Amino acid sequence: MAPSSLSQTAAQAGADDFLTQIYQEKERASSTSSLRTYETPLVTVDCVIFTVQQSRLKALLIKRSSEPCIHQWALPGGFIQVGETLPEAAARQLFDETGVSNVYLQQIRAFGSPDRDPRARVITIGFFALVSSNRLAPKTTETTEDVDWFCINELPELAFDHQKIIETAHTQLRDTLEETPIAFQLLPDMFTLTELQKVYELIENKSLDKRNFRKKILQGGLLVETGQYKKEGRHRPASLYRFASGMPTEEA
Amino acid sequence: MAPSSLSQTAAQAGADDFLTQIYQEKERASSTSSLRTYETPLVTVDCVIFTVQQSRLKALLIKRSSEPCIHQWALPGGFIQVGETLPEAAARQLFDETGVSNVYLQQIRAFGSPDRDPRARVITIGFFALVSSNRLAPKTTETTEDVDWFCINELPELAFDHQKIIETAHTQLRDTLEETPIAFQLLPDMFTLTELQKVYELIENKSLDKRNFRKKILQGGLLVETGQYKKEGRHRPASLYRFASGMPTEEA
DNA sequence: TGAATAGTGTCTTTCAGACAATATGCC
DNA sequence: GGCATATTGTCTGAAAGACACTATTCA
Repeated sequence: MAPSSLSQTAAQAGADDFLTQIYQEKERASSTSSLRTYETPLVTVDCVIFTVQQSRLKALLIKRSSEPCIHQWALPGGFIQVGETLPEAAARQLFDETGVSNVYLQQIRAFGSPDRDPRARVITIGFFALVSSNRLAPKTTETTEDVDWFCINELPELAFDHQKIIETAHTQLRDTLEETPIAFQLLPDMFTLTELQKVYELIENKSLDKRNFRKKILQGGLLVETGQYKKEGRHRPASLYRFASGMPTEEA
Repeated sequence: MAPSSLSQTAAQAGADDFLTQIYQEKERASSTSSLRTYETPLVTVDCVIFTVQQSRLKALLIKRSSEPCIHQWALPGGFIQVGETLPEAAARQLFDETGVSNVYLQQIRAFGSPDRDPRARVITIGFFALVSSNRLAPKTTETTEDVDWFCINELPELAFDHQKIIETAHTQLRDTLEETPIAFQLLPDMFTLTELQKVYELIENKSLDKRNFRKKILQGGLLVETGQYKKEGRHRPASLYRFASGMPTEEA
């Protein structure tokens, strides 16, 4: 499958088409079936894809092209396929939208208010993903009418309960960062300590003391100096670091 | 509905019957439907119900009376009904098994490995509940053949992936206890500091220093002295405390 | 040599953890 | 009075936070 950002609209519309179709089928079935009291909800996966661009923490949104919530922005998401685990389903959504694979993914939780989708009972499992912006193809970062990155602090009006999902994702990202060094996942393989500090500051939404930050990070023993330097502008170059190892990945 | 522990087996068997029935219906449908690639998974709620009895942290299990995993112990759980939120579904399971309502509930996460139930694709949303043992009717705590409380550290072999769900629940309970005073939910309205400390020790699975514990808890300002005392044995009575207010409850 | 960022150490405060003696009620 | 648990404060070590100057490169 081509990791084209232009197929996203189609994918999204496809999921919507299926949702409507399944809903109609369900309607027909439940009127003749004995299972009415246990009418089965539908299950989707929705993905909050975080990245850092232009010193901003951003999330990927897709503009809906069909009812309900037509022309509103929404999280990428879709149905879970047969034989697919939940993280695999999330990774597939992620790949379809960004063309990137092997990405840090973490489940947020299930969101299942009965009225969160007016068409049918849809329960969604939220995930968040951390993608380094250097892994994103330029065309994905282009502003098209249908897909765009939004600053976490300047979100447009969102479809369904996606506002709530993003807020929960952001909170959980902040909590996780206090315990594990996942911020690395938002940077290229090699990065400077200043770049890393900026990611922390964006996620925690406050500024940090340079000396205290470096002290804490370096004594954690998770960074390795590469011996290379990043020259940028007319000032002293910064040392480039790499992760030691064992970066955590998906969760069943 | 009678909060009888004896109806649980029936409820559990009912859910199993429905699962088999729905599965057969799904099979028929998918062979004639155009929706095969988006075959809809089934969704259940499973509940890890914690309580403290005889100075042990325990969870409620139900012995399965039908295939698969017949005669193995399993978590109480079942389908989500139309119009019911996820916490409401969990609260209903809880009430059916224990007769207790208005209980602290917290979502764990969704568990959705494709092969976790051999009959069909079933995604379950895990919850844990904290119930004070004084709210449990005596008959629920009786040992029957079908329902029983098990020490968290001495669990029998469990059906499906319920071992994993319980482990995740226990970890999350421990993590939550570091941030919020939910241990109160496992005690009666009034309790002594020693009783509270024992709950912390059970959940964190280590012994705590009495003076440090009391210092930390009391300076949190969440406890109120009732002025009453608990006399027990031939020694100095202990002061009874109550929660200040705002005990957190369900989560959408 | 001036501009711009990289890189570094000390002091203070705060919080967690170790530790033991007195108080009170019942038998 | 003896037993059993309740109740209370100090000291120490570790970690977090405040804080300012020197180093290096390039224009």
